[in-house]
Amino acid sequence: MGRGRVQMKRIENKINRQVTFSKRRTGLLKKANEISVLCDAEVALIIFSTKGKLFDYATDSCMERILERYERYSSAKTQLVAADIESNGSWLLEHARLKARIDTLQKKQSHYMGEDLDSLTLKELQNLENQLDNALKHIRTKKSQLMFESISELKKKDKALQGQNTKLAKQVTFCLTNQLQCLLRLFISLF
Amino acid sequence: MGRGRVQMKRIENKINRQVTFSKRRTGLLKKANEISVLCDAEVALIIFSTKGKLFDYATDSCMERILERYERYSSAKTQLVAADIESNGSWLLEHARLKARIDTLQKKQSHYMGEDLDSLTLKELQNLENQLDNALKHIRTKKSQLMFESISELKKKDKALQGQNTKLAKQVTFCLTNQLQCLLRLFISLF
DNA sequence: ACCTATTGATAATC
DNA sequence: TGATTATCAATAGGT
Repeated sequence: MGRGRVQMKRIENKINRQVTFSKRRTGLLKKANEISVLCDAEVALIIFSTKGKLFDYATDSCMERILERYERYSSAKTQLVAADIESNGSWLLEHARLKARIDTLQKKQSHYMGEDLDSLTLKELQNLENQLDNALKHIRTKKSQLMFESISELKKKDKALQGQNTKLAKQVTFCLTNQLQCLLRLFISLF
Repeated sequence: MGRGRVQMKRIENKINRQVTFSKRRTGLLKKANEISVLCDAEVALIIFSTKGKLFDYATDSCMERILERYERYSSAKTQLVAADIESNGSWLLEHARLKARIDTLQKKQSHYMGEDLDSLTLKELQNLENQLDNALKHIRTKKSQLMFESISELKKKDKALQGQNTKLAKQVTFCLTNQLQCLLRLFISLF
């Protein structure tokens, strides 16, 4: 796109390279956002220029979450870190245990979010489904409860306000009547 | 680009969304590679589809290196924590941090299990409900898939066994016939 | 998956 | 950088 084709190799002219970088970077970031929005995908994009300047985009501005998900998915780094800790000294055992616990929790959580299901058996999936179904029931009950409370609260307020309105309306009527009488008296005294 | 403009919002039609995702994903990965080559930039691109499938690109296929560089660049914090741990000085801090993380995860998990809902607002409950609903969809899809696979596996086995049965039945018939003939000959020779 | 009318991106230029 | 424009590339919608 543009006037003439481009060879797929490093642009040698430094100025051109910089200009192209700027333009394509904008385009790439835009498209990353578009696919994220249009297709409900989670996208993380990291760009370092030749000079080492950083540009990035992440769905919902939540880069760390996506990178963590990526690490979980490709789970290579975690093992290395674990090995590192074990070889480092015994006081790190506890540390490793905590990390493992976090891993377990994160894995479970990804399951609760319907991600990374490939590692589960049919039976495990069935259990998960039942559990979530149950959780949803509780959540919906709680939600209904909160909404009912909110509604009755509003109704109460509404009633109070209506009462106040009636009262004020009466006062207004009273004032108007008084003023009218005053005016009448004034007219009568004048003519 | 294409026949007609596109609204910048989630494509509701599932099929369309999937097709668009596939096309744009290809395009995005291509462009990521192009800017990397043309402009001598270091690029990392991570895409998770709605269903949780991962697609990624990294300059020189070296994702870990780029992500590490990103962590270094985006926050000196991570680096400091790492250094802290390595130098053993305040491993207590890290320990506390991990514990806190575990607490958070456990709290989240209890929510995912429909427990401890009193601390949540109506909006948070709604989000939770949507998330779980979505997760359930994924889980059920996966379950169906596994069951279908299992069924077709069994059907295949069944077919193979039926074939074997037929074969064996034929052999049995053949043996019986032979034995019968032997017995006949024996009788004839005796009487 | 393949086909095209259209739109969108961008290379060259100032 | 920013704006303009001729051109090419990506892709939406249809088959």
